[in-house]
Amino acid sequence: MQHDTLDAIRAEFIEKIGLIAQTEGLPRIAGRVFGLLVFDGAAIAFSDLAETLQVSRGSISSSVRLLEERGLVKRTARPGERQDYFQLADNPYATMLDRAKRSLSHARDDINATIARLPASDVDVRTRLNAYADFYGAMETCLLGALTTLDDGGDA
Amino acid sequence: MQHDTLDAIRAEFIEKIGLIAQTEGLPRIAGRVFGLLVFDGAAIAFSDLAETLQVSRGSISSSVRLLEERGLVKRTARPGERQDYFQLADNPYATMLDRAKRSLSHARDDINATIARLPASDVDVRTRLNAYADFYGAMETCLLGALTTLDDGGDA
DNA sequence: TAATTCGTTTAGTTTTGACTGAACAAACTT
DNA sequence: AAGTTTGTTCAGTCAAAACTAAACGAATTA
Repeated sequence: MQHDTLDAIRAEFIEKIGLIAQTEGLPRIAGRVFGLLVFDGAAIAFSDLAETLQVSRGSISSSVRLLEERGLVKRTARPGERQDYFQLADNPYATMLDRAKRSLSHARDDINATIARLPASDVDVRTRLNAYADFYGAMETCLLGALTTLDDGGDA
Repeated sequence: MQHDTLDAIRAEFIEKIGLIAQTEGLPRIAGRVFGLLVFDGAAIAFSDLAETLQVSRGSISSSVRLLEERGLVKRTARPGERQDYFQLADNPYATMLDRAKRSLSHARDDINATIARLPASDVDVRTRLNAYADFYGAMETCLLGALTTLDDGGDA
């Protein structure tokens, strides 16, 4: 790596989060915005996002919209200032978990819908699909547990 | 939907799993192969995969390789038969969970690496990054729990 | 009113990935 | 040996997504 100035550490962190976001199916710039907001904590102006991350305003616009829609970031106004400011939403991690849980629920429902249509005679197909649905069910329960863990840690 | 013949149910199930796989970052065809193997249970010949799913042999080749690499499918030989056969691996769901857990671990390690480089004076940055790392930690623990749940249900 | 600033939108580019089809090598059959 | 079957690989096509740059409307300032 580089000289360990705080700026270098920050820059590398932001890039890392960008890559992690990519593996999770998010656009890279959105991940970098998120990383920046986590690192800095404070609210950041729209134009500062574009300048710091060296990307077009259009990219910032769509990235922050995505992050807003997902409930991870909130847009704020400052009295007398024309620019929009952005900061982390209140409980971004719980929101992420909740979203993941919904996605799993949806998959499980799909599988259950198929099971419901199966003739009663197809015992073994039913068994296999049930095992598949249980897999999603186990992950759902587990995410519920993670939500509790997060809330306990945050509030206590 | 359609007439509820078993074939129709099977075909629709396969397509649904293909779509779910896409949302999870897998190629659609790989998901369809997986769905087919779950539904049928029995081992299926290479050429039957291509014919049933109506895709090129090249696509089957790369899909099954991906699924093999991930430990979800195993290739088997039949005495006297020249074709390869494919069936579900022994505990595909546990394997999926394990893979997900590793991915989360990796993300958490990345964040922790940044934390380790922070000057001790940056208390608030440290706090925020720790909360982020804890999020991944909570998901890891939760996946460990899901693994236990699955194993209990499967073995008991 | 004219000139700025700001964020969104849209058209266009570039990149990435999935998929196909054909060429290929290895193994088998005749 | 010649011809088949089987799976892999590779070049090429196609579509989707990320990103940019420029046009735009709304709001502000001069």
